[in-house]
Amino acid sequence: MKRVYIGELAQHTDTTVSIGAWVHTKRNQGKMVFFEFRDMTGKVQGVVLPGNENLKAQADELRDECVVEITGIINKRPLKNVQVGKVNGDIEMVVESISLLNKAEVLPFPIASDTREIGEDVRLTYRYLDLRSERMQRNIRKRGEVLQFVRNYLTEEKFTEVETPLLTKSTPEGARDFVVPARLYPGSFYALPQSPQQYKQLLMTAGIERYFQFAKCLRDEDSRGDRQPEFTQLDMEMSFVEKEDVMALNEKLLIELVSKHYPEKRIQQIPFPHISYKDAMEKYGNDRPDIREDKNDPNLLAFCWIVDFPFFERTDKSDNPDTFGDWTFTHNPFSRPIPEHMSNLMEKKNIEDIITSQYDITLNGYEIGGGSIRNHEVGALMTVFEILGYREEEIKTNFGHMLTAFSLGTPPHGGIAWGFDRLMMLLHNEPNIREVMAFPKTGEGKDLMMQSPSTISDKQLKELSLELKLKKHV
RNA sequence: GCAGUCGUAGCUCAACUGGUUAGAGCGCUGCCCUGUCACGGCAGAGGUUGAGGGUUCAAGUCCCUUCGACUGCGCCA
Repeated sequence: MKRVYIGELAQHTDTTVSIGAWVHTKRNQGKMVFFEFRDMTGKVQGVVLPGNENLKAQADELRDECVVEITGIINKRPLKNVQVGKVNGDIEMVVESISLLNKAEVLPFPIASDTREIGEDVRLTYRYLDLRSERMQRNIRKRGEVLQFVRNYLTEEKFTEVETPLLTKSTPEGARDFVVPARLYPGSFYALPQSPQQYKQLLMTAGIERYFQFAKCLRDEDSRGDRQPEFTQLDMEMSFVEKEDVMALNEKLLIELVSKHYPEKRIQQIPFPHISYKDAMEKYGNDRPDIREDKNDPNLLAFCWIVDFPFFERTDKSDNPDTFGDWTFTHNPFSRPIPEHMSNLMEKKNIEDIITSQYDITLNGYEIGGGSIRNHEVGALMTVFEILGYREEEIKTNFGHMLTAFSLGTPPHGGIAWGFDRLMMLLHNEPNIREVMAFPKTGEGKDLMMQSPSTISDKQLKELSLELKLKKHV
């Protein structure tokens, strides 16, 4: 018999149907047994009536979280047994046959609860169970819906989704790279991308003009509540734009996303306020101010643009002996200064005062995105590298392809990247991004379910021409 | 790398100033129960107190080491 979703059972009253479901709860009454069956669309009460000893015996065998196929007749409940306000509270399934598809042993923790009360390590070890809980189901499903909404929206706006490589090249500065040994080139390594920054800019050279991607980004740095070694950015880049264009499009997208998928939320101020980096530091002491009028209102969203960041800051060489120059960049070396400061850059004048076109977007005290207009001219980009004190050969090795591309017809362009997990965390009022990720890692970067990272075999090492000489860190 | 909090039954927790046989709720097992929906009733099983060492007549409790989880700092273009 064709499977009917539990959410659609109300349309099948007085008929016999089959469902595929988990046993959510069981209430054994002696002669009668009551169940709640659950599938991805909802829950329904099942009742095993007295009289059929065989069926009763099968019902007794079932325990929570067993997977079953149930055939039965959908009845309107007797009036006194209607559960008001509950989905399917006015119907029940009178069980006629039970097929046990997969028996569940006793669970390590109850899933019919707010699993945030369960120890984090147990949840992560049995993540597939944790994900069955109502809250996690909602988080993961809504995330998928939002993903789809953004895809449709940007596609309508003439964007093309392009996948960029995961096996790429290690670059100096920035976060520590995760690296992958290259079997065919002993001693050489790929790096996993910290972001698709260079690829997306080169897609502008390639004439894609409007690009986006839900991009996996990997950084080998220590975790936080809002940081994981592996995370998702909504990455985008546009040609022939100025920063107002990028900001306006993203602002509109965020507003529509919220109104469509989180109608219970209220955005504090539209258009989003703009605060300069200087004002933010003076007024709030950080560059991701929480400007909510009422910090106790769980449905208040206070978006804010932070602009006018300094491009460069002096390096403290005692901290980082690898730094060659007197200056380092605050955000992104590929950024372009604001138009008024281009001449200062080119003449290397008043370097400390040069303002970058960088714009960050913050929400309730978290940075949820950042971007800029890029330097698409070879001379300007070279000047930045010179100020940063990079050696000529280093520029050639690491950025030669960018400089070449920028001498072969690259339009002015700019973009932005959202920290998608952080945005979802805030939209769901979750205390950390693990709650909106299907399979997150622990603070120490371990996957407790898969038990990674793990050692590899001698054969694998040999194929990679690698030999291990483990040293204790000093 | 550093700091803080925590680690007791399958889960969530309790156990006073170091003091008798480490308790409770849920879950689990068995029996009873014909309208339950946090079902109910009776009975029962279940512990290397994360691990190792030390102090003490005596350690879940104090000290040291170690492992793990979480939170923050450093770090994170």
